[in-house]
Amino acid sequence: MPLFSAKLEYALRSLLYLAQQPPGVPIQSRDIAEAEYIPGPYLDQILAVLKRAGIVRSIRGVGGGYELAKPSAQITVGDIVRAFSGNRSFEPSEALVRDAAETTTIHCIREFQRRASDAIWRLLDSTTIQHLLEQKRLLDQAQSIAPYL
Amino acid sequence: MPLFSAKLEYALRSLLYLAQQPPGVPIQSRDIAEAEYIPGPYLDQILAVLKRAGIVRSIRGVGGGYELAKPSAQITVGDIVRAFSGNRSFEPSEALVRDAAETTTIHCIREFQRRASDAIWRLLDSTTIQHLLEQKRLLDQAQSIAPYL
DNA sequence: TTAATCCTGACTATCCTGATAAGTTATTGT
DNA sequence: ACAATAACTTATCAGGATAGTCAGGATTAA
Repeated sequence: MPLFSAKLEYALRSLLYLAQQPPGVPIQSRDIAEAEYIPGPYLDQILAVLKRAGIVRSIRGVGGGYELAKPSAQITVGDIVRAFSGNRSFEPSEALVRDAAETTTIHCIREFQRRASDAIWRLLDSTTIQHLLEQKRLLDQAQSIAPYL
Repeated sequence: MPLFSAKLEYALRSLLYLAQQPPGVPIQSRDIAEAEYIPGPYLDQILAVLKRAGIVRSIRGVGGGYELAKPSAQITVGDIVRAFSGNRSFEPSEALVRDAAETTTIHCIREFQRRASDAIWRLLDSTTIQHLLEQKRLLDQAQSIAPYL
C-alpha cells in the first residue's frame, strides 16, 4: 500500500475541507466531492472508513452530512493512514514474512526497516489536520497579496 | 511501489552476501540464490537491475559471477531503492498528478508529502551496506556467545 | 409519505508484484 | 573448434491491490 495513495489524498482533502466549515453545520458528501473534485461514490467509501475510525461523524436523512468527530488539532495524518491500512503500512511484504526463521542477515534488514517505518510514523503522527490547515491559510494569504507568484 | 518490497529485500540480502565475500573472487548468482533462499531466475532479474545501476559488476563465462562494483561503504540503501523505482517512490500517485491545477489545499498536502518523502530519502541515503553489515556482525557475535537468546 | 442523505456490497478495469520459463550471448578450458 | 558454464534477455502469468462505478437499502426530517 503506497505511502501516498489517491485514497489518502482524497481523505486529507475532505478533512481539510470539513475543518474549514463553521462547526455545528453538517456538510454533505456531495458538496465535498464537488469542492474537492473527488468522484462522488468513491468519496462515500472513503468517508465510511473515516467514520468507522472515529474521525468524522455523520448525520443521516434530510439536512444531514458529515462533520469532524473531534477538533482538527486532535486528528493526525497517522490516524488517517491507520484508518485505511490497518496500521501495517511500510511493513515487509507478506510474501517474505514466512521465512522468519531468519538468518542474522534477514534480522538486521528487518531491524533497519523497522527504524525507517518508525521514523515515518513519527512524522505522520506529529502532523495534524490543523497543522495542514495553518499552512493552507498562509498560502491563501500569500496568494491574495501576490496572486501571480 | 511499496517501501519494502520483496525485491528490495532480496537485493539487500544479495548485496550483504556479496559484501561478506573475499574481494576479487566473483560469486555466482546461483550461490547467492541458494545461500539467501531467493528464487534463482528472479534473482537474475534483480542482479541485472543492480548491474545497470552500477552497484554490482559481472564477469561472464566459466568461473564468472558477481561482485560489488564499489566498496560497501559507498553503496547506500537509497541507491538500491532508486535502482528499482527510478527515483520516484513515495511520490503522489500518478492518477492524481493531472489536477496539478491545484488549489492551495492540494498544494499544502503535496508540500507535506514532499517533507515526508525527503525524510525517508535522508534515512535511506544515510545507510550503507557496510552499516548493515556491521549490525549483522554484532548480531552474529552476540549469537555465538549466547545462542539461545 | 416522500425526498434527501447516508450506507453497503458487489462489480469492473487496470496495474504492480512476485515468479517462471525459455532461449541468447559471452567466456573459458580442452 | 567446440562444449561447458554462467551471465543476460524477453515473454508470460497468477494473484492482489488500487481506483472507480453502480444499484439499491436504511434512516431521518419535513
